[in-house]
Amino acid sequence: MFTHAEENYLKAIFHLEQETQGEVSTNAIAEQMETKPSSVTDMVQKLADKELLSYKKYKGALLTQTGRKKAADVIRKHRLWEVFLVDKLNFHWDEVHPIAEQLEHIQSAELIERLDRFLGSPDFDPHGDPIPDQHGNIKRTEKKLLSELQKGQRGVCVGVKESSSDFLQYLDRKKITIGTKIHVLGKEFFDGSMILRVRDQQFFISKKTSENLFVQIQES
Amino acid sequence: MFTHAEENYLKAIFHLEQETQGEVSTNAIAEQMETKPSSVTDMVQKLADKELLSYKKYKGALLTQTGRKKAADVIRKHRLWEVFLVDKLNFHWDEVHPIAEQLEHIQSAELIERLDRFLGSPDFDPHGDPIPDQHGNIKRTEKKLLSELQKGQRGVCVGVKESSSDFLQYLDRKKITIGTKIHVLGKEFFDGSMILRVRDQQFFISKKTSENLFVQIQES
DNA sequence: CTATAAAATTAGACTAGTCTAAAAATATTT
DNA sequence: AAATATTTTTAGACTAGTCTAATTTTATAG
Ligand SMILES: [Mn+2]
Ligand SMILES: [Mn+2]
Ligand SMILES: [Mn+2]
Ligand SMILES: [Mn+2]
Repeated sequence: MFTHAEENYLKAIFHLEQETQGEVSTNAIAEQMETKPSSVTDMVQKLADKELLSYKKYKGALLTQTGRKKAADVIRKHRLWEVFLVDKLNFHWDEVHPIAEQLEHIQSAELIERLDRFLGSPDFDPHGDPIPDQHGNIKRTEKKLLSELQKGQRGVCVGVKESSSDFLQYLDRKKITIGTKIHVLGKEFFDGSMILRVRDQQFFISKKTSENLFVQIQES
Repeated sequence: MFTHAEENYLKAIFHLEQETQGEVSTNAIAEQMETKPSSVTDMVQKLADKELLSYKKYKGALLTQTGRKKAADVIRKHRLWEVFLVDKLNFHWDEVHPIAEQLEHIQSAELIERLDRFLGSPDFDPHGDPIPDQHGNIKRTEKKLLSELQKGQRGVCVGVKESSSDFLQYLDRKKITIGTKIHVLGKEFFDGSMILRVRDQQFFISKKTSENLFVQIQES
Protein backbone atom coordinates (compact mmCIF):
# COMPACT_ATOMS: atom_id res chain seq x y z
CA MET A 1 0.00 0.00 0.00
CA PHE A 2 2.62 2.55 1.10
CA THR A 3 6.38 2.50 0.88
CA HIS A 4 8.67 2.55 3.91
CA ALA A 5 9.69 6.08 3.04
CA GLU A 6 6.10 7.30 2.81
CA GLU A 7 5.26 5.71 6.15
CA ASN A 8 8.30 7.24 7.81
CA TYR A 9 7.36 10.69 6.54
CA LEU A 10 3.75 10.34 7.72
CA LYS A 11 4.95 9.31 11.16
CA ALA A 12 7.40 12.19 11.37
CA ILE A 13 4.78 14.72 10.30
CA PHE A 14 2.31 13.24 12.81
CA HIS A 15 4.79 13.75 15.66
CA LEU A 16 5.68 17.26 14.51
CA GLU A 17 2.01 18.25 14.32
CA GLN A 18 1.66 17.49 18.05
CA GLU A 19 4.45 19.92 18.86
CA THR A 20 3.67 22.74 16.46
CA GLN A 21 -0.12 22.63 16.69
CA GLY A 22 -0.60 23.41 13.00
CA GLU A 23 1.20 23.28 9.68
CA VAL A 24 4.55 21.55 9.76
CA SER A 25 7.45 23.25 8.00
CA THR A 26 9.65 21.66 5.36
CA ASN A 27 12.77 22.29 7.41
CA ALA A 28 11.27 20.71 10.52
CA ILE A 29 10.46 17.56 8.57
CA ALA A 30 13.91 17.52 7.03
CA GLU A 31 15.55 17.74 10.43
CA GLN A 32 13.34 15.01 11.92
CA MET A 33 13.94 12.72 8.95
CA GLU A 34 17.62 13.55 8.63
CA THR A 35 17.22 14.44 4.96
CA LYS A 36 17.52 17.60 2.90
CA PRO A 37 14.64 20.06 2.54
CA SER A 38 14.54 19.47 -1.21
CA SER A 39 13.84 15.79 -0.64
CA VAL A 40 11.06 16.74 1.76
CA THR A 41 9.42 19.02 -0.78
CA ASP A 42 9.37 16.17 -3.30
CA MET A 43 7.86 13.71 -0.86
CA VAL A 44 5.36 16.15 0.59
CA GLN A 45 4.07 16.89 -2.91
CA LYS A 46 3.76 13.17 -3.55
CA LEU A 47 1.83 12.64 -0.31
CA ALA A 48 -0.40 15.59 -1.16
CA ASP A 49 -1.18 13.97 -4.54
CA LYS A 50 -2.22 10.86 -2.62
CA GLU A 51 -4.38 13.06 -0.36
CA LEU A 52 -2.57 11.96 2.77
CA LEU A 53 -1.83 15.55 3.61
CA SER A 54 -2.79 19.02 2.48
CA TYR A 55 -0.05 21.23 1.24
CA LYS A 56 0.29 24.66 -0.28
CA LYS A 57 3.67 25.79 -1.49
CA TYR A 58 5.66 27.65 1.15
CA LYS A 59 2.85 27.07 3.65
CA GLY A 60 3.78 23.73 5.17
CA ALA A 61 1.97 20.41 5.47
CA LEU A 62 -1.00 19.18 7.50
CA LEU A 63 -2.16 15.56 7.57
CA THR A 64 -5.64 14.71 6.30
CA GLN A 65 -7.84 12.32 8.24
CA THR A 66 -6.60 9.49 6.03
CA GLY A 67 -3.00 10.48 6.54
CA ARG A 68 -3.39 10.84 10.28
CA LYS A 69 -5.01 7.41 10.53
CA LYS A 70 -2.23 5.86 8.49
CA ALA A 71 0.41 7.54 10.68
CA ALA A 72 -1.32 6.28 13.82
CA ASP A 73 -1.34 2.76 12.37
CA VAL A 74 2.41 2.87 11.87
CA ILE A 75 2.93 4.23 15.38
CA ARG A 76 0.66 1.50 16.77
CA LYS A 77 2.78 -1.14 15.07
CA HIS A 78 6.02 0.47 16.20
CA ARG A 79 4.97 0.56 19.83
CA LEU A 80 3.43 -2.91 19.90
CA TRP A 81 6.64 -4.36 18.49
CA GLU A 82 8.62 -2.48 21.14
CA VAL A 83 6.48 -4.13 23.80
CA PHE A 84 7.12 -7.49 22.19
CA LEU A 85 10.86 -6.93 22.12
CA VAL A 86 11.02 -5.91 25.78
CA ASP A 87 8.35 -8.16 27.31
CA LYS A 88 8.91 -11.33 25.30
CA LEU A 89 12.48 -11.18 24.02
CA ASN A 90 13.88 -9.40 27.08
CA PHE A 91 15.48 -6.61 25.18
CA HIS A 92 16.45 -3.58 27.17
CA TRP A 93 14.29 -0.49 26.65
CA ASP A 94 17.16 1.45 25.15
CA GLU A 95 17.76 -1.13 22.38
CA VAL A 96 14.35 -1.57 20.82
CA HIS A 97 13.69 1.60 18.87
CA PRO A 98 15.87 0.92 15.79
CA ILE A 99 14.43 -2.59 15.42
CA ALA A 100 10.85 -1.33 15.80
CA GLU A 101 11.71 1.26 13.17
CA GLN A 102 11.99 -1.67 10.75
CA LEU A 103 9.21 -3.87 12.11
CA GLU A 104 6.65 -1.06 11.92
CA HIS A 105 6.62 -1.47 8.13
CA ILE A 106 5.52 -5.11 8.03
CA GLN A 107 2.20 -5.24 6.21
CA SER A 108 -0.44 -7.50 7.73
CA ALA A 109 -3.48 -6.34 9.65
CA GLU A 110 -3.98 -9.88 10.92
CA LEU A 111 -0.42 -9.97 12.28
CA ILE A 112 -0.74 -6.80 14.30
CA GLU A 113 -4.13 -7.83 15.67
CA ARG A 114 -2.72 -11.16 16.82
CA LEU A 115 0.42 -9.54 18.19
CA ASP A 116 -1.71 -7.13 20.20
CA ARG A 117 -3.70 -10.03 21.67
CA PHE A 118 -0.52 -12.01 22.36
CA LEU A 119 0.86 -9.07 24.33
CA GLY A 120 -2.35 -8.60 26.29
CA SER A 121 -3.43 -5.44 24.46
CA PRO A 122 -0.96 -3.13 26.20
CA ASP A 123 -1.81 0.57 26.54
CA PHE A 124 1.76 1.86 26.66
CA ASP A 125 5.09 1.06 25.07
CA PRO A 126 8.29 0.49 27.09
CA HIS A 127 9.01 4.23 27.09
CA GLY A 128 5.59 5.10 28.48
CA ASP A 129 4.17 6.29 25.14
CA PRO A 130 0.52 5.41 24.51
CA ILE A 131 -0.31 2.80 21.87
CA PRO A 132 -3.01 3.94 19.42
CA ASP A 133 -5.98 1.56 19.11
CA GLN A 134 -7.18 -0.03 15.83
CA HIS A 135 -9.04 3.15 14.96
CA GLY A 136 -6.04 5.40 15.49
CA ASN A 137 -7.28 6.84 18.78
CA ILE A 138 -4.64 7.65 21.32
CA LYS A 139 -5.43 7.66 25.03
CA ARG A 140 -4.22 11.00 26.35
CA THR A 141 -3.18 10.80 29.98
CA GLU A 142 -2.47 13.51 32.46
CA LYS A 143 1.26 13.79 32.51
CA LYS A 144 3.69 16.60 33.12
CA LEU A 145 7.37 17.10 32.66
CA LEU A 146 9.21 16.60 35.91
CA SER A 147 10.61 20.09 35.41
CA GLU A 148 7.11 21.52 35.93
CA LEU A 149 6.84 20.13 39.46
CA GLN A 150 7.39 22.41 42.43
CA LYS A 151 9.36 21.77 45.60
CA GLY A 152 7.51 19.31 47.79
CA GLN A 153 5.44 17.71 45.03
CA ARG A 154 5.46 13.98 44.38
CA GLY A 155 5.03 12.10 41.12
CA VAL A 156 5.38 8.74 39.45
CA CYS A 157 7.56 8.43 36.39
CA VAL A 158 5.27 7.50 33.47
CA GLY A 159 7.46 8.08 30.44
CA VAL A 160 10.41 9.73 28.76
CA LYS A 161 10.30 12.52 26.23
CA GLU A 162 13.64 11.78 24.61
CA SER A 163 14.36 8.07 24.26
CA SER A 164 17.96 8.06 23.14
CA SER A 165 20.10 5.20 24.28
CA ASP A 166 22.33 7.59 26.24
CA PHE A 167 19.46 9.03 28.23
CA LEU A 168 17.81 5.68 28.93
CA GLN A 169 21.08 4.18 30.11
CA TYR A 170 21.64 7.17 32.36
CA LEU A 171 18.22 6.60 33.90
CA ASP A 172 19.10 2.93 34.39
CA ARG A 173 22.22 3.82 36.31
CA LYS A 174 20.10 6.07 38.50
CA LYS A 175 17.55 3.22 38.79
CA ILE A 176 14.79 5.44 37.45
CA THR A 177 12.26 3.67 35.27
CA ILE A 178 8.54 3.70 34.48
CA GLY A 179 6.74 3.47 37.81
CA THR A 180 9.48 4.97 39.93
CA LYS A 181 8.16 7.32 42.64
CA ILE A 182 9.83 10.71 42.80
CA HIS A 183 9.66 13.36 45.53
CA VAL A 184 10.95 16.81 44.63
CA LEU A 185 12.99 18.00 47.59
CA GLY A 186 14.30 21.13 45.97
CA LYS A 187 14.60 23.10 42.77
CA GLU A 188 17.32 25.60 41.94
CA PHE A 189 16.12 28.73 40.16
CA PHE A 190 19.60 29.48 38.84
CA ASP A 191 20.00 26.45 36.53
CA GLY A 192 16.73 24.55 36.93
CA SER A 193 18.45 21.58 38.56
CA MET A 194 16.55 19.53 41.11
CA ILE A 195 17.15 17.48 44.18
CA LEU A 196 14.94 14.40 44.33
CA ARG A 197 14.19 11.68 46.81
CA VAL A 198 13.92 8.31 45.10
CA ARG A 199 13.62 5.13 47.19
CA ASP A 200 14.97 6.90 50.30
CA GLN A 201 17.98 8.14 48.36
CA GLN A 202 18.75 11.69 47.33
CA PHE A 203 19.50 12.49 43.69
CA PHE A 204 20.70 15.57 41.95
CA ILE A 205 19.43 15.94 38.37
CA SER A 206 20.01 18.56 35.71
CA LYS A 207 17.36 20.69 34.03
CA LYS A 208 17.90 18.69 30.82
CA THR A 209 17.00 15.49 32.63
CA SER A 210 13.92 16.95 34.33
CA GLU A 211 12.69 18.25 30.97
CA ASN A 212 12.78 14.76 29.47
CA LEU A 213 11.00 12.81 32.18
CA PHE A 214 7.21 12.61 32.26
CA VAL A 215 5.50 12.18 35.63
CA GLN A 216 1.98 11.83 36.89
CA ILE A 217 1.44 14.01 39.90
CA GLN A 218 0.51 12.21 43.13
CA GLU A 219 -1.93 14.12 45.25
CA SER A 220 -0.76 14.06 48.83
CA MET B 1 24.05 -4.45 4.51
CA PHE B 2 21.94 -5.90 1.70
CA THR B 3 18.71 -4.76 0.12
CA HIS B 4 15.49 -6.75 0.22
CA ALA B 5 15.83 -7.47 -3.49
CA GLU B 6 19.38 -8.76 -3.11
CA GLU B 7 18.35 -11.01 -0.23
CA ASN B 8 15.40 -12.37 -2.17
CA TYR B 9 17.62 -13.20 -5.13
CA LEU B 10 20.21 -14.93 -2.93
CA LYS B 11 17.51 -17.01 -1.33
CA ALA B 12 15.99 -17.98 -4.68
CA ILE B 13 19.37 -18.95 -6.10
CA PHE B 14 20.14 -20.95 -2.95
CA HIS B 15 16.95 -22.97 -3.38
CA LEU B 16 17.53 -23.47 -7.09
CA GLU B 17 21.08 -24.72 -6.48
CA GLN B 18 19.67 -27.56 -4.36
CA GLU B 19 17.52 -28.71 -7.27
CA THR B 20 19.90 -28.24 -10.16
CA GLN B 21 23.11 -29.35 -8.45
CA GLY B 22 25.23 -26.74 -10.21
CA GLU B 23 24.97 -23.43 -12.04
CA VAL B 24 21.56 -21.84 -11.93
CA SER B 25 20.19 -20.43 -15.17
CA THR B 26 18.91 -16.91 -15.69
CA ASN B 27 15.50 -18.16 -16.77
CA ALA B 28 15.17 -20.40 -13.73
CA ILE B 29 15.85 -17.45 -11.44
CA ALA B 30 13.43 -15.25 -13.38
CA GLU B 31 10.68 -17.83 -13.01
CA GLN B 32 11.31 -18.32 -9.28
CA MET B 33 11.40 -14.56 -8.67
CA GLU B 34 8.53 -13.78 -11.01
CA THR B 35 10.59 -11.23 -12.90
CA LYS B 36 11.98 -10.93 -16.40
CA PRO B 37 15.29 -12.52 -17.42
CA SER B 38 16.74 -9.11 -18.23
CA SER B 39 16.18 -8.00 -14.65
CA VAL B 40 17.88 -11.16 -13.44
CA THR B 41 20.94 -10.53 -15.59
CA ASP B 42 21.28 -7.06 -14.08
CA MET B 43 20.99 -8.30 -10.52
CA VAL B 44 23.22 -11.32 -11.02
CA GLN B 45 25.94 -9.06 -12.35
CA LYS B 46 25.55 -6.82 -9.34
CA LEU B 47 25.76 -9.76 -6.93
CA ALA B 48 28.81 -11.03 -8.81
CA ASP B 49 30.48 -7.61 -8.34
CA LYS B 50 29.84 -7.98 -4.61
CA GLU B 51 31.36 -11.48 -4.77
CA LEU B 52 28.20 -13.13 -3.46
CA LEU B 53 28.14 -15.40 -6.47
CA SER B 54 30.32 -16.35 -9.40
CA TYR B 55 28.98 -15.68 -12.82
CA LYS B 56 30.18 -15.96 -16.38
CA LYS B 57 28.01 -14.64 -19.16
CA TYR B 58 25.65 -17.25 -20.59
CA LYS B 59 26.98 -19.80 -18.05
CA GLY B 60 24.68 -19.22 -15.09
CA ALA B 61 25.28 -18.32 -11.44
CA LEU B 62 26.74 -20.18 -8.47
CA LEU B 63 26.80 -18.80 -4.93
CA THR B 64 30.15 -18.19 -3.25
CA GLN B 65 30.68 -19.23 0.38
CA THR B 66 29.78 -15.70 1.44
CA GLY B 67 26.66 -15.70 -0.71
CA ARG B 68 25.56 -19.11 0.49
CA LYS B 69 26.01 -18.09 4.13
CA LYS B 70 24.01 -14.93 3.56
CA ALA B 71 21.22 -16.90 1.85
CA ALA B 72 21.14 -19.39 4.74
CA ASP B 73 20.86 -16.47 7.18
CA VAL B 74 17.81 -15.16 5.37
CA ILE B 75 16.25 -18.62 5.27
CA ARG B 76 16.98 -19.05 8.98
CA LYS B 77 15.16 -15.82 9.73
CA HIS B 78 12.25 -16.72 7.45
CA ARG B 79 11.71 -20.08 9.11
CA LEU B 80 12.16 -18.86 12.68
CA TRP B 81 9.55 -16.17 12.08
CA GLU B 82 7.21 -18.80 10.65
CA VAL B 83 7.58 -20.78 13.86
CA PHE B 84 6.84 -17.65 15.84
CA LEU B 85 3.72 -16.92 13.82
CA VAL B 86 2.35 -20.44 14.21
CA ASP B 87 3.49 -21.32 17.74
CA LYS B 88 3.02 -17.97 19.44
CA LEU B 89 0.45 -16.06 17.41
CA ASN B 90 -1.58 -19.15 16.45
CA PHE B 91 -1.51 -18.48 12.74
CA HIS B 92 -2.41 -21.36 10.53
CA TRP B 93 0.52 -22.94 8.61
CA ASP B 94 -0.93 -21.89 5.27
CA GLU B 95 -0.98 -18.18 6.22
CA VAL B 96 2.55 -17.52 7.43
CA HIS B 97 4.73 -17.58 4.33
CA PRO B 98 3.90 -14.11 2.91
CA ILE B 99 4.42 -12.48 6.30
CA ALA B 100 7.72 -14.30 6.86
CA GLU B 101 8.71 -13.11 3.39
CA GLN B 102 8.71 -9.61 4.85
CA LEU B 103 10.02 -10.39 8.34
CA GLU B 104 13.06 -12.23 6.95
CA HIS B 105 14.54 -8.87 5.95
CA ILE B 106 14.62 -7.31 9.41
CA GLN B 107 18.25 -6.56 10.21
CA SER B 108 19.37 -7.42 13.73
CA ALA B 109 21.56 -10.34 14.70
CA GLU B 110 20.57 -9.82 18.33
CA LEU B 111 16.89 -10.03 17.44
CA ILE B 112 17.12 -13.33 15.63
CA GLU B 113 19.28 -14.84 18.37
CA ARG B 114 16.74 -13.86 21.00
CA LEU B 115 13.83 -14.99 18.85
CA ASP B 116 15.50 -18.37 18.44
CA ARG B 117 15.90 -18.71 22.21
CA PHE B 118 12.32 -17.54 22.81
CA LEU B 119 11.05 -20.25 20.48
CA GLY B 120 13.20 -22.95 22.11
CA SER B 121 15.68 -23.19 19.23
CA PRO B 122 13.40 -25.14 16.92
CA ASP B 123 14.94 -27.41 14.28
CA PHE B 124 12.08 -27.24 11.78
CA ASP B 125 9.60 -24.67 10.54
CA PRO B 126 5.83 -25.31 10.40
CA HIS B 127 6.14 -26.93 6.97
CA GLY B 128 8.81 -29.37 8.14
CA ASP B 129 11.71 -27.49 6.54
CA PRO B 130 14.95 -27.48 8.53
CA ILE B 131 16.08 -24.20 10.13
CA PRO B 132 19.74 -23.38 9.40
CA ASP B 133 21.88 -22.72 12.50
CA GLN B 134 23.86 -19.50 13.14
CA HIS B 135 26.67 -20.78 10.92
CA GLY B 136 24.38 -21.55 8.02
CA ASN B 137 24.49 -25.30 8.48
CA ILE B 138 21.34 -27.16 7.64
CA LYS B 139 20.53 -30.47 9.26
CA ARG B 140 19.77 -32.87 6.44
CA THR B 141 17.33 -35.56 7.44
CA GLU B 142 16.37 -38.79 5.73
CA LYS B 143 13.17 -38.01 3.99
CA LYS B 144 11.50 -39.24 0.85
CA LEU B 145 8.58 -38.16 -1.24
CA LEU B 146 5.50 -40.20 -0.41
CA SER B 147 5.37 -41.09 -4.11
CA GLU B 148 8.58 -43.08 -3.70
CA LEU B 149 7.04 -45.48 -1.18
CA GLN B 150 5.92 -48.91 -2.28
CA LYS B 151 2.74 -50.77 -1.44
CA GLY B 152 2.84 -51.91 2.17
CA GLN B 153 5.42 -49.38 3.39
CA ARG B 154 4.71 -47.04 6.30
CA GLY B 155 5.93 -43.52 6.91
CA VAL B 156 5.46 -40.43 9.00
CA CYS B 157 4.72 -37.12 7.31
CA VAL B 158 7.67 -34.81 7.99
CA GLY B 159 7.12 -32.00 5.54
CA VAL B 160 5.63 -30.60 2.37
CA LYS B 161 7.45 -29.82 -0.84
CA GLU B 162 4.98 -27.27 -2.14
CA SER B 163 3.56 -25.03 0.56
CA SER B 164 0.84 -23.16 -1.30
CA SER B 165 -2.22 -22.23 0.66
CA ASP B 166 -4.36 -24.45 -1.57
CA PHE B 167 -2.28 -27.54 -0.90
CA LEU B 168 -1.97 -26.94 2.83
CA GLN B 169 -5.70 -26.39 3.19
CA TYR B 170 -6.35 -29.58 1.23
CA LEU B 171 -4.12 -31.47 3.66
CA ASP B 172 -6.00 -29.92 6.55
CA ARG B 173 -9.32 -31.16 5.23
CA LYS B 174 -7.76 -34.62 4.97
CA LYS B 175 -6.36 -34.15 8.51
CA ILE B 176 -2.84 -34.78 7.28
CA THR B 177 -0.16 -32.74 9.02
CA ILE B 178 3.43 -33.02 10.23
CA GLY B 179 3.62 -36.19 12.33
CA THR B 180 0.71 -37.99 10.70
CA LYS B 181 1.36 -41.73 10.21
CA ILE B 182 0.69 -43.04 6.74
CA HIS B 183 0.39 -46.65 5.54
CA VAL B 184 0.51 -47.22 1.78
CA LEU B 185 -2.19 -49.76 1.00
CA GLY B 186 -1.89 -49.53 -2.75
CA LYS B 187 -0.36 -47.71 -5.64
CA GLU B 188 -1.77 -47.46 -9.16
CA PHE B 189 0.79 -47.75 -11.95
CA PHE B 190 -1.53 -46.11 -14.45
CA ASP B 191 -1.71 -42.64 -12.87
CA GLY B 192 0.51 -42.90 -9.80
CA SER B 193 -2.41 -42.45 -7.43
CA MET B 194 -2.29 -44.11 -4.02
CA ILE B 195 -4.59 -45.57 -1.45
CA LEU B 196 -3.48 -44.79 2.08
CA ARG B 197 -4.51 -45.78 5.56
CA VAL B 198 -4.45 -42.82 7.92
CA ARG B 199 -5.83 -43.16 11.46
CA ASP B 200 -7.83 -46.24 10.51
CA GLN B 201 -9.38 -44.45 7.57
CA GLN B 202 -8.74 -45.06 3.90
CA PHE B 203 -7.68 -42.20 1.64
CA PHE B 204 -7.27 -41.88 -2.07
CA ILE B 205 -4.63 -39.37 -3.12
CA SER B 206 -3.39 -38.21 -6.51
CA LYS B 207 0.14 -38.47 -7.84
CA LYS B 208 0.47 -34.70 -7.50
CA THR B 209 -0.28 -34.95 -3.79
CA SER B 210 2.10 -37.84 -3.16
CA GLU B 211 4.86 -35.93 -4.95
CA ASN B 212 4.51 -32.99 -2.60
CA LEU B 213 4.49 -34.80 0.74
CA PHE B 214 7.73 -35.73 2.47
CA VAL B 215 7.76 -38.80 4.71
CA GLN B 216 10.25 -40.56 6.91
CA ILE B 217 10.05 -44.29 6.33
CA GLN B 218 9.08 -46.39 9.35
CA GLU B 219 10.86 -49.73 9.46
CA SER B 220 8.39 -52.44 10.29
C1' DC C 1 10.34 50.34 2.45
C1' DT C 2 14.28 48.47 0.88
C1' DA C 3 18.12 45.27 1.77
C1' DT C 4 19.46 41.15 3.55
C1' DA C 5 18.76 36.66 5.46
C1' DA C 6 16.28 32.46 5.85
C1' DA C 7 13.22 29.02 4.11
C1' DA C 8 11.36 26.55 0.42
C1' DT C 9 11.18 25.06 -4.26
C1' DT C 10 12.96 23.70 -8.77
C1' DA C 11 16.31 21.77 -12.01
C1' DG C 12 19.22 18.31 -12.99
C1' DA C 13 21.85 14.28 -11.69
C1' DC C 14 22.48 9.83 -9.48
C1' DT C 15 21.39 4.76 -7.66
C1' DA C 16 18.37 0.73 -7.23
C1' DG C 17 15.28 -1.99 -9.43
C1' DT C 18 12.32 -3.02 -12.99
C1' DC C 19 10.52 -3.36 -17.86
C1' DT C 20 10.26 -3.84 -23.31
C1' DA C 21 12.46 -4.46 -27.51
C1' DA C 22 16.47 -5.66 -30.01
C1' DA C 23 20.82 -8.08 -30.50
C1' DA C 24 23.97 -11.77 -29.51
C1' DA C 25 25.16 -16.34 -27.99
C1' DT C 26 24.07 -21.07 -27.37
C1' DA C 27 21.33 -25.27 -28.24
C1' DT C 28 18.61 -28.15 -31.14
C1' DT C 29 16.87 -29.98 -35.37
C1' DT C 30 16.97 -31.25 -39.92
C1' DA D 1 26.81 -28.01 -41.27
C1' DA D 2 23.22 -24.94 -41.82
C1' DA D 3 18.84 -23.38 -40.28
C1' DT D 4 15.98 -22.61 -36.57
C1' DA D 5 14.70 -22.10 -31.88
C1' DT D 6 15.81 -20.92 -27.28
C1' DT D 7 18.31 -18.52 -23.91
C1' DT D 8 20.71 -14.68 -22.41
C1' DT D 9 22.40 -10.16 -22.63
C1' DT D 10 22.29 -5.28 -23.87
C1' DA D 11 20.22 -0.77 -24.77
C1' DG D 12 17.17 2.45 -23.42
C1' DA D 13 13.34 3.94 -20.64
C1' DC D 14 10.73 4.44 -16.37
C1' DT D 15 9.65 5.11 -11.01
C1' DA D 16 11.08 5.94 -6.22
C1' DG D 17 14.00 8.31 -3.47
C1' DT D 18 17.80 11.01 -2.66
C1' DC D 19 21.35 14.76 -3.38
C1' DT D 20 23.68 19.50 -4.84
C1' DA D 21 23.28 23.86 -6.77
C1' DA D 22 20.51 27.48 -8.41
C1' DT D 23 16.32 30.13 -7.98
C1' DT D 24 12.28 31.95 -5.88
C1' DT D 25 9.47 33.23 -2.06
C1' DT D 26 8.82 34.77 2.54
C1' DA D 27 10.55 36.83 6.78
C1' DT D 28 13.41 40.14 9.27
C1' DA D 29 16.18 44.27 10.01
C1' DG D 30 17.64 48.69 9.41
MN1 LIG E 1 10.33 3.89 19.45
MN1 LIG F 1 10.60 3.14 10.05
MN1 LIG G 1 8.00 -20.04 4.00
MN1 LIG H 1 11.44 -11.71 1.14
